[in-house]
Amino acid sequence: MAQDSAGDDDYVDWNTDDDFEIDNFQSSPVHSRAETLVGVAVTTSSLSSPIETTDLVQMGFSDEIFATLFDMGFPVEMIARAIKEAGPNADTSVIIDTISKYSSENEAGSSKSKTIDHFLAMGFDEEKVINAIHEHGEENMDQIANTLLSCAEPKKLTEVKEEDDIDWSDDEINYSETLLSDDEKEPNSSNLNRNQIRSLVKMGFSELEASLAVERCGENVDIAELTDFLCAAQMAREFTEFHTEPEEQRPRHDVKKRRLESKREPSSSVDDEPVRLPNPMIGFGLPNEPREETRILPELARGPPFFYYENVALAPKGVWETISRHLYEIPPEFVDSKYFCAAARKRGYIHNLPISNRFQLQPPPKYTINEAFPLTKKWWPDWDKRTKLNCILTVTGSAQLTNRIRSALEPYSGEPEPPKNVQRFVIDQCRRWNLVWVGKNKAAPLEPDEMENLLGFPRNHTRGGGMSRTERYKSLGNSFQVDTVAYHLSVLKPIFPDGINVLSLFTGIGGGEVALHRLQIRMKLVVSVEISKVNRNILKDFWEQTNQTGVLIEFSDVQTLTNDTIEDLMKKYGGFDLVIGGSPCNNLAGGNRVSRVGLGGDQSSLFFEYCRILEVVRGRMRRY
DNA sequence: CCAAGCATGAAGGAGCCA
DNA sequence: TGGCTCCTTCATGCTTGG
Repeated sequence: MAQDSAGDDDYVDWNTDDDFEIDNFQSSPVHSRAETLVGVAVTTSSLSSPIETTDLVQMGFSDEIFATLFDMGFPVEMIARAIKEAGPNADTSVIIDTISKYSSENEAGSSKSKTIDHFLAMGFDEEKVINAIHEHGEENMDQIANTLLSCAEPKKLTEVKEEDDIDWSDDEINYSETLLSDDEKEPNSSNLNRNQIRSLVKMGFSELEASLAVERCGENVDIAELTDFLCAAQMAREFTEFHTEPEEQRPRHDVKKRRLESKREPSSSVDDEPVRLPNPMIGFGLPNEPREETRILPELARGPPFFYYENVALAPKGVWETISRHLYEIPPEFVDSKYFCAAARKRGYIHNLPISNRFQLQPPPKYTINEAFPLTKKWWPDWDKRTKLNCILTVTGSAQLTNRIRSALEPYSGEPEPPKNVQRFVIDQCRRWNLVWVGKNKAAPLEPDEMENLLGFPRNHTRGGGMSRTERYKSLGNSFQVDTVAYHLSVLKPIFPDGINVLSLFTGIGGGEVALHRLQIRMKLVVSVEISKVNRNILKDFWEQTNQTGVLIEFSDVQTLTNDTIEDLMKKYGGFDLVIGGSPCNNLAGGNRVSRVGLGGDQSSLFFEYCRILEVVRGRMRRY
């Protein structure tokens, strides 16, 4: 009866359009990577030069305040100029005001002068900068940088060369080739460098930036540290552009100061306070007992667009610190879904959503195993004290395991309860494999539809679409817990009464979409990116079965979703209100014995694609 | 060829106690 | 505070069976 709103007009599978998916990383993204390069270059050239700091200290200016301002991303020259104008005894906030005056002067002037300033800050000759800008156009900062690097011998860069043993003076120099030529000197480290550079380029950084980052961070650093370096520089630059009231900057400020201090202490490998998991793991409070908590987000992090990122809470040490640094220093909200349903699911969420006036999905799910699966009550032995299930994983116990448990218990059927050692064996297996009692002495793994129930999905959500039972388990094990996510997203409902445009990365089986649907928040547009074809089918089926009136567009690979494509989509549909997604946890999850290598792993490094795409969306939304 | 079974530990937090 | 035990963990890759 309802109109077939999910017909051809409303569903676009752009994966069939090969031309649209051609990887375009090498081209210059709109939110120019070269701007990041500038930030990096300022950092490198300035830190390697002792001139500025000593001059400033001689002026009676606190080295610490200088470091603070510098780490906020202000160019050294600008800081020095502001200090001269404001005087050596001036307060930090006065200096910031003075600098911001320069910034606004620059913005009031042509953007070309801003571009010139960037490259002047890198130590290039003004005349050459102007010529290069004239040659390539001010927007092609990568090319400008290449041209500048390939000609002459800029003063400060020569200093870098002396310190870092980089030969900048070769004619027609290509930075990557310079690194290649290092092969003869140190083949192993250079191969490592090249691999790292390739990885960074794959993530969307320019080769030049990548090379610079590898050089600056030294050898034997992992990919996460390199991307951290690059993103920190970008954030510092953006902070300069969008800085706000000094009072609001303070928390972020302190973190960055710590980072700078740790840079001065090379022996320290951990540069943030370690993230501690809260106990109880309830985030900003639960539906029935919300905490009176408020939080102040950095101005840079505030929406719209809103974003919502998720991953496993129990990641290797340092991972959440890195993730948080890449997402505007917002601390993760750790929540165990055992407070929302009958199964545990310890996850960290980083988002810029409001946290007051959240509300719970109705009807609320069952909180205990017995309530969720009443038929198991009859068979549940007294000595199995579990009331909550453990985390739903991607693999389950086998039918053989059920048989082994039955064999272990049957000899004691006539007795009140089996011996303690048998109990122990059975309980261990039940906990390990999340078994429930479905018959006499019969403990079996959850069925896929039972998992769907626990996770807040409609029954048979993952059924069909060409999915095998094994694949259903895998997709469900990788999914959101819908009630938990919906509780967080519920604040969007009053903000967007007419509906929202959603960019959904690593969509999986559509946990975010189901949450929004159950919240009755209209999805005017969902651009979904999901690598698994069967998962894409599931979302498409859900879209059709729930008679969505919005538009669904599906992509397969975040790595081939170019910045230009995102911009085009935003132009066509009026931007995105929410960027939601949980990046792969394969290399973070405790169950992985083969490749639990952290954010640098093959799958988990896609987190940086989330950051890239989020930045594109945020950059574009600022211009609306 | 596909689906299911199964062996493969370590990381790191929680709780306890001296 | 440190040492100890206990517990949990969005998994991978090989083998087996149909």
